[in-house]
Amino acid sequence: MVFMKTDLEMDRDLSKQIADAIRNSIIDGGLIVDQRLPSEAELCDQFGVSRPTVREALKRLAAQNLIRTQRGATGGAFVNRMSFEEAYGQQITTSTLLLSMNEVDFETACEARYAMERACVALSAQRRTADQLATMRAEIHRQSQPGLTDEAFCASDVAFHRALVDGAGNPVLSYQLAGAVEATQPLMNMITFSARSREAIVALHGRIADAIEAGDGGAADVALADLSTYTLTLAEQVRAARAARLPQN
Amino acid sequence: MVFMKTDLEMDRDLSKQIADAIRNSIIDGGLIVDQRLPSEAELCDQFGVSRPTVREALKRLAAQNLIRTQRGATGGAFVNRMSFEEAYGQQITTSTLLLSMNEVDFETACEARYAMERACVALSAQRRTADQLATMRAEIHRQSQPGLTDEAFCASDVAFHRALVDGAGNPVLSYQLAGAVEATQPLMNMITFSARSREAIVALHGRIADAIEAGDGGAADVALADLSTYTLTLAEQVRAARAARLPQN
DNA sequence: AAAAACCATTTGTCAGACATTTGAAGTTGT
DNA sequence: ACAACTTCAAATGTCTGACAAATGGTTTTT
Repeated sequence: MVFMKTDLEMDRDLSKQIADAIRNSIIDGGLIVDQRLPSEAELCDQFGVSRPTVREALKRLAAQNLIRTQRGATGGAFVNRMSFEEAYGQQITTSTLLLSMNEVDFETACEARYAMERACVALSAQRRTADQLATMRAEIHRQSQPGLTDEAFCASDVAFHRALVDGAGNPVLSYQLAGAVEATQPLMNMITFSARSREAIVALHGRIADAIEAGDGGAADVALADLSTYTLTLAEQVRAARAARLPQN
Repeated sequence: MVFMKTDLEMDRDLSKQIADAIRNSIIDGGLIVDQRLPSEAELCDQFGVSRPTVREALKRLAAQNLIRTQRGATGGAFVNRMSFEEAYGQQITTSTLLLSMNEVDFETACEARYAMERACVALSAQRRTADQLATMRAEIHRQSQPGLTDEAFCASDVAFHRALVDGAGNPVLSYQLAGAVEATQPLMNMITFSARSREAIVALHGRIADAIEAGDGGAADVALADLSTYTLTLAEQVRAARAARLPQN
């Protein structure tokens, strides 16, 4: 097993170079899933570096879920299968950090999320399972119960939309949307939902579920567009109220 | 600066625990962008571990682009701003690995990609800049030139679609779509585009560009749907031809 | 006052050692 | 012959101590 070194070694971070070399081997198929990497000692010899350096490289790969390590006689580092579950997690943390650190405004995040979600509803109307529809109905019921905290309401909202997205029956779509839906939740949490606005949202969710149940993708799309518009209206109201409270500064 | 340890320490990988503690501090805002982390020696004291262990933790975070390190007197580890550029990169590698290692079939990946792309075209028709439209036209022109390798044709295809997506003027959408578009390129590369199929694709691209230029989102959506259908047809032909060549096994 | 030399701080790397886990080979008892 | 136990070797996890290299600040010299 031989790893390629990049031609331009302008990078003097050895552990990064080694990590990149191994990652490239994984990506281009030189190392396949569940294959065992050489032991740390062998990697030391191959790259001509010390064990701590090799270990730092392996930890970089482990942080990206590209490999897993196992102790013991038959242990070592093994190439991970990138599961959809792990990809969900990475997608969500990346999206969350991106939104929080770049101060993406609510409108932009919302627009992106609903635009992609509308790409799913037509498929969802055709393919959703009875189970997914039941989940949507259950979440709608939960949302209509009084005394729910804003956080619980938002969490139910996320569950509803994930069921809607999963209804498309396309795992790649679900994976992509997971990040978008979850990452916008912290922004949604900043909106205080009045009893009346909750009623309106529940009604819109009901319209979506009805359309999905009837297999009417067009109606579901319209309902989702209405929900998007209403969400933006709510955000606008919240911002106006906040501005009124703090007239200057 | 104090880091929280998780209550259930069922994990006996110290470097992972430390990395998680610091990452949580970054996510929940305890550490803000460009803030300097304690030096490695200080972290050793705080967590009661040795320097290699702390370093492995820091390398994990560096692998996720959460921190950057700098040598020298005023050096150290600093919290990174998660730029859209870096997020693109992570999104693309994750998506690529996911598609290659889970053997997602062409139809599923294509469906997801075009579904999300259709979510952009309506916005793109309204907002695209003259620059983005020019990029689309330039790529179409390149695609129509004979003697192009399949790889170059696919690369131009990616550039065209990225310009189309960027036309929506929503960086979050661009970030999400980057992964979907780039990750499907390796699958696209497996299709050998005949001269006739290239002509058809260029014509469809032209229809899309025309609709975008006219601001007609509906027409652009129809054209993109046609492109999606045609791509799937091509894939089906390639598969049929391959099956005919290898009748058994 | 400007340039050079020096220094302290911090990360990058190395060598060697010990602890811990874990499967496999060998041993023993029935 | 088979099952249970013991031992062992391989591999990762961690620690100690040290030196190298980079880098900004400080001091000295011109």
